[in-house]
Order: sequence, then structure tokens, then C-alpha cells
Amino acid sequence: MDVADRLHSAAIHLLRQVRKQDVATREAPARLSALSVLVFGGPVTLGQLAAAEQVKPPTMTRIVTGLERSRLAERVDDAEDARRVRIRATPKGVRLLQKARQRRIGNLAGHLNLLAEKELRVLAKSVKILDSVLREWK
Amino acid sequence: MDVADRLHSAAIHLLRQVRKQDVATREAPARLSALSVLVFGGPVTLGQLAAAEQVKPPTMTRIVTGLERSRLAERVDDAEDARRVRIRATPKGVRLLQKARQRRIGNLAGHLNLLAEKELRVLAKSVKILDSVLREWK
DNA sequence: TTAATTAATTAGCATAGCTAACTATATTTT
DNA sequence: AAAATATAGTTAGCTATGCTAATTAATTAA
Repeated sequence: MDVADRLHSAAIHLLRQVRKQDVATREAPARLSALSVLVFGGPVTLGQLAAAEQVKPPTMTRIVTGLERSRLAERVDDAEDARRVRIRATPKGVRLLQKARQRRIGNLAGHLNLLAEKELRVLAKSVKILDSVLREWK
Repeated sequence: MDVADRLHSAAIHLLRQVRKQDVATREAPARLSALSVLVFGGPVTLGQLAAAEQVKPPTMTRIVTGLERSRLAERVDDAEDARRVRIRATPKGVRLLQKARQRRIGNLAGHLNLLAEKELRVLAKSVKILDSVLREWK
């Protein structure tokens, strides 16, 4: 319980800090997050995107509309099922997201850089452990 | 960079999972988060609360108004400076937040419980390291 | 004692979350 | 094959959360 508590708190504060970098993109958080799924997960249907982001379809409809207006993503007709709409990132969307990601990760890495070699190794080990925990989750 | 990247990703997915528990409270995320500052940080002024949550004062005004309507927090006049408004959690607010926290942490702890003793120790060490990183951050 | 500063609110805008109701397409049943 | 059912997405309408600019009230400085 103690580890869970402090891990939870650390995750909150870490993301809070890292997110500050995103103001530079001039794009809202929900859009950046959805765009990240598109860039790293390839084109997906709107429903899949909604599920990945844990929001309902109507919410995702509007997020995608916003991304389209900024020319960061586009709707593509699905050849197999005309009800479906596939969403994919545009080259501009890919570039914007990579920069945003660069800022976030670079900023975090800058802080981790102050750690001792040994501490960094412990952190690396923990990330693997956390990944295994998250894989089991459902 | 690699550790930063994967730590970042792990934090995102961990919080995404843990937050699912919050639907049981029937209170919106921003309110729960502000309430948590009030419960664990004692009564603070509206401005301090806004700064702690990294939102602007007008945003916090409305979050507090929402918390007041649900009787989870209340505004108290500041004796020293009449411009200021102190916000404090009500007993009902404290109870609600402790339950919400219990659900979150309990859920996470349940998953960590599947880890080996040794892995849990690595995680505990990492949390300490992360805390030190976050303390330095600005 | 006026002028400047600070704390909070109000007004007005955009985004993001929801449910319910609707449209269009696919699938299943009869 | 026609009718019924199910599925994918959108639209409409609500609440909540974020912002900036402007306002009000109180404090501090000139």
C-alpha cells in the first residue's frame, strides 16, 4: 500500500511537470493525446481511437473534427465497411507530435540526467517492472 | 532518453488505469484533484489552490463553486486580509476523498501485489529516486 | 490621500466529457 | 428476399474545465 501510494503520487506530479511543455504546441491536451495514438499506432477507426483514449464515440468525433481543422489528421473511407471511418495523422500531424514528444521526453531526460548512474539503472529496472504490471492489467 | 521515454509512457498508462476507479465518486476529475489538495494540504487560499493545481484563478473559482454546491468544501473569510478567501474541505469532502483514494491506491496495490518481493523493493527504491527528481524540479 | 498592486470574481469564448436520438450500413432471421 | 436487428458514426443538447480581459474590493506604497 505504501509503495502504491507513493508511486501514484509520483506519477501524478511527474506528468504534471512534463505536460507543461505542451503549451508550446498550441493544441489542446485531448487532441495531442489522440494524435499520439494515431502517430504511433497507425490509422485506426474512430471507435478504436475512442476506446484507446477511453472516451465515448461522440467525444472522439469532435476531437477528430478539431484535428482535421488543424490539418493534423484526416478521415479516410473504409473500403471494407462503409459505416467505418479510418483516421490517420497527416505529415504535419506527425511532425507536430514528434516535436511535442521531443520536448516532453527531452525535458524529463534533462532532469533524470542529474541522477547517479546507479540510480538511473534502478529506474530502468522499475520501468520494466511497471510495464509488466500494466500488461497484466485489465 | 530511453528511460525518460518509457517512464513517461508508464506514468501515462498507470494513471489512466487508476483513474477508472474515480467514476464511483460521481465527481469530476478537476474537483477530486483540488479536493485532494485541500484534504492533504489543509485550508489554503483560492490563489494557492489554483497555483497548486496549475490552473488560473478564474478556473479555480468555478471548481470551488462546484465543490461548495456538493458540500465537499467551503469558503471561509480570511481574518488577516479581506481580499483573500480560504477554502477548506468539509467532513463530507474528507470522507469522500479518502474513499476515492482508497479505491485508487487499493486497486494499484492489488496489482503490485502480484510482483515478487524483490521487484517491489526495486519499485520502492525508484519511488524515492523519483521523489528526489521531483523535488529539484521547478 | 491618491496611486499602484493584489485577490478574487464575472463575462465570454473554446474544448472536452456525457447521454439520447438519429442516419446509414451490415448482418441475421424468418 | 424481406424484415428485423445490430453496429459505426454523427448530431443535439447538457455540464464541466480551461483560457483572457475586464471588474470589484481591499491592501500597500508614494
